[in-house]
Amino acid sequence: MKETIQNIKGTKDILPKESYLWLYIENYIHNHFSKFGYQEIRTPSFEKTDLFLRSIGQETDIVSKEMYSWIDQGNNKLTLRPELTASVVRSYIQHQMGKQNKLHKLYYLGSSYRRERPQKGRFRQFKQFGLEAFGSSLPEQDAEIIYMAYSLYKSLQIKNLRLKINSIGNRNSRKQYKIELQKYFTKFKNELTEASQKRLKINPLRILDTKVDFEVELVKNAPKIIDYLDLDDQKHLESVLYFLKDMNVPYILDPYLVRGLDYYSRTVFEIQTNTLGAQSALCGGGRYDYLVKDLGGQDTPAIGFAAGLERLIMALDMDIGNKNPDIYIVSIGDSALSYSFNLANSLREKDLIVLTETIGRSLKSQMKDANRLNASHVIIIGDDEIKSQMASVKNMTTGHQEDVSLSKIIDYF
RNA sequence: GUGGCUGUAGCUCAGUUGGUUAGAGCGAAGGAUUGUGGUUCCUUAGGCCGUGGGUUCGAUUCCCAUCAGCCACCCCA
Repeated sequence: MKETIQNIKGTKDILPKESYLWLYIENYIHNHFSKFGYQEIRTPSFEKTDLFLRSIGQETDIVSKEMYSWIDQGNNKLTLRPELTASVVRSYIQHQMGKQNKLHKLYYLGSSYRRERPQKGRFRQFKQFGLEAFGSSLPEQDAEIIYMAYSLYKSLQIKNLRLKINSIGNRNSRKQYKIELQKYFTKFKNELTEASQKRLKINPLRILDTKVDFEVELVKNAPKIIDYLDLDDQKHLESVLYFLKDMNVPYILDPYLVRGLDYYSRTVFEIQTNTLGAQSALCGGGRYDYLVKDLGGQDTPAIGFAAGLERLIMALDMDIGNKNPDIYIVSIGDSALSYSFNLANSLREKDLIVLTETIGRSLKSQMKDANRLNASHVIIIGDDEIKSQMASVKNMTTGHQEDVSLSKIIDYF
């Protein structure tokens, strides 16, 4: 027996049953972001590996073990993008957008790739959408971005939304905080889990995310980043919170919220819901004031967020089906068949959904098919109809049927 | 990468304490109704019981491995 080829682990076919919902949501996202004056950017699915090494951070799991990387025939080190911010920043720098005007507001919607073990809400190819605002260091920009994310989910009626927000300060305060955190947890080093002992060396901020009971207790008494923020960072955070409150966006100030990627500074936030299993995050983002410069651009403040489309769709309580056909043309015989093709084409010019027969079924089967597809009308054309120049038009809901002259049938609909 | 659970028809699932031809519902195809759908009735098709190996006279059933799916850990959208 020939071996059949299957899709790759962690990837998924989106069949027509679901694809209508996907299309609807994608359009919804385009529309939502456009309302705020953000414009779409599309970047390639793969980039030079260096881009991700320099932006995401060498110590992160994404870079150290989850990237789909390869060397091509020209000896270039390439990688399928594991996220889109790096690509957007690369493009921003490359096209000198900062010189065109001071503020650039971009959104994106595209696939990302990470070689992780799949589970609920996590795939190896997944669609991310998100946005980036370049040029403003002001808290009102943070507030706008957070509002855009929150209102998207809110307007789609996602239940049990939790917006968590925190500030991780500037580079200096973060560095100082890291050292203090390391000091604190080192005192309990022998009690920590193996995982946390590793985190202690590599990224002590991660310990704050622990789910182990006794570590959660330790975290409660750990130093808080808020206490290490400098005056400007504090003011910035306060202003962001003020704007959110003013726009009626409920938030939870979570001093233990940290984000995985290296490039964040100051504001970080996450929107969660409880329908996604262990993957509670719908989206995550924050300010990254150093990244543009780190990647070789001008010193440019920026903030953005990334969200998972699969997770959004999973959290949705919505059923969008295919549009039902307006007309199903049942034809019997060769001359009727070619007549039906031309009739269908004319009707389609009126933006109607019109189906014709292409598999030589009996009248009865065609009627069954029309019924199954929920067509609202059926036009029946056979040799008799061609001779008499009259076709039968049946309303499938009422069952009512009448004869309509072929010359007037287009105006009938 | 680690762990747990699950793989039987297109779908949802039964079943075989190891023993001739593995079942149901839904769906599909055809018919009752030779040119009229939905309801009803009848008929039919569709299965290497995930794959490979082992034990056995005999394995879909027991054992091992493997692959896939789901879920969790790690990490993350």
